[in-house]
Amino acid sequence: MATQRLTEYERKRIENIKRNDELLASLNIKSKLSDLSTSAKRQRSEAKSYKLSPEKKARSQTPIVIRRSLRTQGKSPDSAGLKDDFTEPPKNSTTLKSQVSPNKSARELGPISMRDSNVCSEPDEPLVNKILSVCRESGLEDGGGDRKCRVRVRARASVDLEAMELAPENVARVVPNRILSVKFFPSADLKMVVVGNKFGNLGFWNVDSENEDGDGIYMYHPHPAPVSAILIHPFSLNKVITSCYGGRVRSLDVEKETFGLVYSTEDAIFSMSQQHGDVNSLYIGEGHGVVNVWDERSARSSFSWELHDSRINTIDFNPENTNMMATSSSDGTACIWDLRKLGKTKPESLKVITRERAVHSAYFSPSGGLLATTSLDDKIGVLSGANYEDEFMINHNNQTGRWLSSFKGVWGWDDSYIFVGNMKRGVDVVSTEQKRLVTTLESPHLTAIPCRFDPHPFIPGMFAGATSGGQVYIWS
DNA sequence: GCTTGAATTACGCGA
DNA sequence: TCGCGTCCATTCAAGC
Repeated sequence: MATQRLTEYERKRIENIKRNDELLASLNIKSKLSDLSTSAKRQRSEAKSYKLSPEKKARSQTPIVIRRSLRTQGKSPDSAGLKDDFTEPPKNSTTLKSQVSPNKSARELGPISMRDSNVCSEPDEPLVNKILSVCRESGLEDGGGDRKCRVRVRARASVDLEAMELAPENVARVVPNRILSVKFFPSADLKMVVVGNKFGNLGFWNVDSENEDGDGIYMYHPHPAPVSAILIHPFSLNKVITSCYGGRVRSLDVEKETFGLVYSTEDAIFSMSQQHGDVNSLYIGEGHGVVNVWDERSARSSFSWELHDSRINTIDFNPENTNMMATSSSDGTACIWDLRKLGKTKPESLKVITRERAVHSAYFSPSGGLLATTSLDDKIGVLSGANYEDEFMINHNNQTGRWLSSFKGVWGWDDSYIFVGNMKRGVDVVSTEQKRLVTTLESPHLTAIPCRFDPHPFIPGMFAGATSGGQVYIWS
């Protein structure tokens, strides 16, 4: 009787769970998983802290508490045969591509359920329920995906830098290894970050998880290669779009609990963005300098432009004039484009900024009046003026080397400050008024170099930093 | 002009 | 606590 009342979706899910149980039983690894699970719980409650070098100990008398699950330590349950190609990479693997099994195509080109890609000991339900409840409270049950609207995508406010603090409970290791992208859910009712790492893992951390059983950290493996970008639109909180070096764009539908495939290409995807008022078009930076505009509803490419000679590291839109797009590239330039003039012909940029080395980011300020660039020639540049004709530059060590994600200077909540990583374990803050570095956010709890950042768009002062060791730090 | 190889650096893990 | 392995970033130089 009860089964009859189930929806088709629920029935399929139960069947899926049954299938997995049978598989686990046949492989006799259920007991192993349970051992690992209890071990992970033990680890979380007993052995939370990292060991510190003497130098680091000198900076702090209090132990640093880092929440970490077994999975985030890179120790996966012995799930050979359980999750196909979605296991952790073998320790001696030399390339990321080599970790993918030959039967990848069917799996990689279809939708992947959250359950199948879950690689942590936490169930999906608390995460799904939390996101959906915020959607309901915000009146976004339908996801708002069809809305083409002019929205304010972030709060504007001036922030007292002195008041920004890093509390020890706001430090966590969310995924193993190097984080390439970090994004807050754009809702004032949700303090949740999403991070993507080198292995293609997607980590969710609900910072307000006191009422939950676990530590509020969830990890999935929807991609086989580094996650290059994460997009969440304020009117589509139940949709998390991610791109990866493997040439795939997936969209997590929280309601359906599935990572659907949105776009696929042979080329690596290094960057992805959306116009602030249009949730249906994805601007995808792929291969050696191509921007492809993908229309999600018609599932076809509406434009494809060759804008650079090398990989495009960032794509950004002017918040006040969404026809104005900025790109940064490893060809040593950053460009501003007018989308109305980018037809199908050879593109011509409004402005070209040339640097001596690769440019890793070019972001418009919250007002759209300034453009900040970060490049490997150790410069942070700020363009201003009606046509961005004025520029000042400051020297800044951007040599992150091979093992760290490159630095990208990001804007805070107004045009006053740019935040950028510091090789001495801090966050440098550049004032656009004083045209110099004014302060560095430091903390004894900051035990690694933060490379990638995201300010909470609706909670001024809340700022996430992510490292190449999988840690996330949240200043508030 | 193209390919190949060397050199660079921070971090986590295991002994 | 120390040393090893990492290896999808980038630049430069050497060799063809």
